[in-house]
Amino acid sequence: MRLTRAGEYGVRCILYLAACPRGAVVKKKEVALNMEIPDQFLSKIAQQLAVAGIVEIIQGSKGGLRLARDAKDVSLLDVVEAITGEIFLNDCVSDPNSCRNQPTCSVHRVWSKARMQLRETLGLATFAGLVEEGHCLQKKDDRA
Amino acid sequence: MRLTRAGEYGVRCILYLAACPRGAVVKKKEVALNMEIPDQFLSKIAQQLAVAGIVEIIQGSKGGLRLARDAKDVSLLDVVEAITGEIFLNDCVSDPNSCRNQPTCSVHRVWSKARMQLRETLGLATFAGLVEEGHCLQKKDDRA
DNA sequence: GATAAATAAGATGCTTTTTGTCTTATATCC
DNA sequence: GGATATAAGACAAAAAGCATCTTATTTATC
Repeated sequence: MRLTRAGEYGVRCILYLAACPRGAVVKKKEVALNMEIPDQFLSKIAQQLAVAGIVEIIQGSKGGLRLARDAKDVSLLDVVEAITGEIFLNDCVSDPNSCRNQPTCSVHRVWSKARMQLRETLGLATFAGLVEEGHCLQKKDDRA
Repeated sequence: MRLTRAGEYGVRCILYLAACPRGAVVKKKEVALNMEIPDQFLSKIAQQLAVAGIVEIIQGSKGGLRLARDAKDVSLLDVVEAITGEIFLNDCVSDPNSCRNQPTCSVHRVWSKARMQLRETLGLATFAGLVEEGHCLQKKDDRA
């Protein structure tokens, strides 16, 4: 019941990009270095974020990463789910076969509620907000 | 970000016990059979539940499992955490070293909130309530 | 006390997921 | 065409999850 390391890296990546000047292309290596993400692993993560429409990957010698949309339109939920898939908490909710009688199952209902709350809380946290409030892996040369 | 199978089994086990007459000793095999839990695996799970003070394990020829406290005093949270350990959602919260500046970290705060909500929701769901409302792995011979 | 019926406890093994790395290919700028 | 990026697929080590096997221990009953 934990966020995977890949998920955490994804969050760090977007956190970094969101703190950069808007629209700037940032080298993958720079992100990896500053946010303490294994360089090659970040490639995989970035690709997932690109598929989800969160970042844009620019190839070539001046290539790198760029937010595909404004930081205020990217939530923690977006990033986490882009990496780890949709959050479900328990199988009962995601796999109909594992629960014989879903809508009337009391246990099921509790998990469903918990899931909704979790997704809502993560969904309300935008990266614009997160950057503004400050975080613990702040860029070293950040002088906002 | 999912409940493990062991956690699910733990919930099923308590669900079954909570539906039995109060104070009754139920054979492990009966629980395993009715709730579709691998028999030996249930032993391990029951032991964890016993350590947590949720069930009492009675040895010997008339042995089995029994709730150690009233079903209304056992929550989904109790059972899940007895099996999988305390819920944290992300490492940032549980491992101080992974987050340099916890209290002022915006990301950290969101996860903390999400964690609190999740634990509260699961904590409010008692097994007395869950049994009363009905669930999807109802005992076959249940005629309440 | 012996026997039967239960659980305990430790070792072991298989599978899946996670977390990467290595290598080769491809794209872009100059 | 060379330099500098990322892409993509294969591969592999480590950890977690999910059990099972075996041997021991406990308790009720005869």
